[in-house]
Amino acid sequence: MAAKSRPKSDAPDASDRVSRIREGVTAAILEHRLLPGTKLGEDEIGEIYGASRTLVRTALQQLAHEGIVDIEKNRGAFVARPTPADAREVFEARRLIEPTIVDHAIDAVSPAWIDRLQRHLAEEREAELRGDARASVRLSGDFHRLVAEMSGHSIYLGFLKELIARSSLIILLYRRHDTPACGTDHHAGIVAAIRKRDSGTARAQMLSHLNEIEAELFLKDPAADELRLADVLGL
Amino acid sequence: MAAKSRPKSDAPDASDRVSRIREGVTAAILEHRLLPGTKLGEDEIGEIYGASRTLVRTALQQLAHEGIVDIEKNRGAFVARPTPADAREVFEARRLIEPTIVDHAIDAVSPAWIDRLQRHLAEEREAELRGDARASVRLSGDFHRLVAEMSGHSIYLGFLKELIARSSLIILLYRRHDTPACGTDHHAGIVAAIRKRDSGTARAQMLSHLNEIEAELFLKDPAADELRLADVLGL
DNA sequence: CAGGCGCAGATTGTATAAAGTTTCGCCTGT
DNA sequence: ACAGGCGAAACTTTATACAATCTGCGCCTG
Repeated sequence: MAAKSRPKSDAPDASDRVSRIREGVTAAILEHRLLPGTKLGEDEIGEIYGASRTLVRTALQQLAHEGIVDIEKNRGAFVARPTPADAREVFEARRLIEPTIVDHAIDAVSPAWIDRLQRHLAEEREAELRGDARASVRLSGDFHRLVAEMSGHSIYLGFLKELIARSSLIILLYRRHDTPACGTDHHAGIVAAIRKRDSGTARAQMLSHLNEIEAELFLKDPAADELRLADVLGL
Repeated sequence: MAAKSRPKSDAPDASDRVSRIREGVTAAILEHRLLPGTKLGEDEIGEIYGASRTLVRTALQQLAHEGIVDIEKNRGAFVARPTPADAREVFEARRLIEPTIVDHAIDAVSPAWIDRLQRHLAEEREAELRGDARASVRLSGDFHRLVAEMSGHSIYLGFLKELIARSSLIILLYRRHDTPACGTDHHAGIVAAIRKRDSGTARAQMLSHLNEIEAELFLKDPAADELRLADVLGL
């Protein structure tokens, strides 16, 4: 409560404290710093961000609507735990939507966008080289979001943001341990195809990229027996 | 809505008072009882439903996330006013998603579902015969939602719910006056194709159905001069 | 008489306090 | 010793009160 005491001329910071909370928690989830099932106490988060429970609550409700947080009545908010069925649905939806998004991105191609994409690829490569797994995971998702932004389709962008966030949780839960590094090269190939405005290749590369990610998953029963029980009985 | 009991983004059940508010307002918008741009005061709604502003607020925030309510800071909530650009995006997304949904519905076909669909068609015909425009509009959207529920894809269902709600606003804003009654027959044809498990026909019928709806729209400038102004200046 | 300024009413944003529910620990009875 | 129940603590949920902001109308000034 000490953070806010500017009576009149404070516009930018006070404009949206809720967004900052939401984005902070989202980033933590996307970077695998918050594990599925983790309790997200209102007091706890409120103290971290210097905000009241009211604001924390609205942020958590937005995240719940995005599917990355589960709110159980009178129990609190938890980082979502996608089931294998959820995982299959998420990736099917991505296979449906993302090739179309790439098509639209090609329609919007421009030197500025190409530059932005390539700068992103450089960031990804650097994080990979640095061995920064958390940044790698986050940037990998950001690549897909960037392409969606490029497409200019606000609805597809909104849908994809949800799907990406859930994908991050899914990968964390179900990824096989023996797989090599995720395909930064795939991303580079997609960018190259976009640059050449080769729709067919771009779509195909995006599709195979998604297939490869899903192929790296082991979508059987979750690791914990407890989770399996909740899955069987809870439905 | 009983088909999915997983506490995700949609309504778990009507036991919650927030859900009742949200569904009440949603129904009013889908039935064209609330017009785009209408102010949704918190006190006003709270009095109607006998709820505190806290609950009304969360309901409105959920509706805002679904895209059928716009919340302007320090101004309040208003029924959303989709732009022509929004309309094109919505229908493009529906053309992408709904054929796939129909495919999945065919996979899940069963006598119980066929019965449910045909009872729905009967309801639609009855409302049309009765000349009940509001019920017709609502039921027409419900048909698509029903097929999505049948598909068992919770993600597609969630996406489609958003798209249907927005479509309702779009149709209200941009529909030509000289068009005949919306194709109940289209729906019947889709059900017939689903029943026969004829994927190709079902997809094609759904696609042409959506194309026909969009063709009935006049996606140029909105009717009100004021709205046109907001469109030009606001963006 | 037109245009700008300012005050008042209303509405939303935020915080805090009260109420209800769940959970965990402890105690008692068998 | 263990099962079951009672009770307290912590948390979420809901309501209310306060503060900040915006809109509209009236008044003053040029």
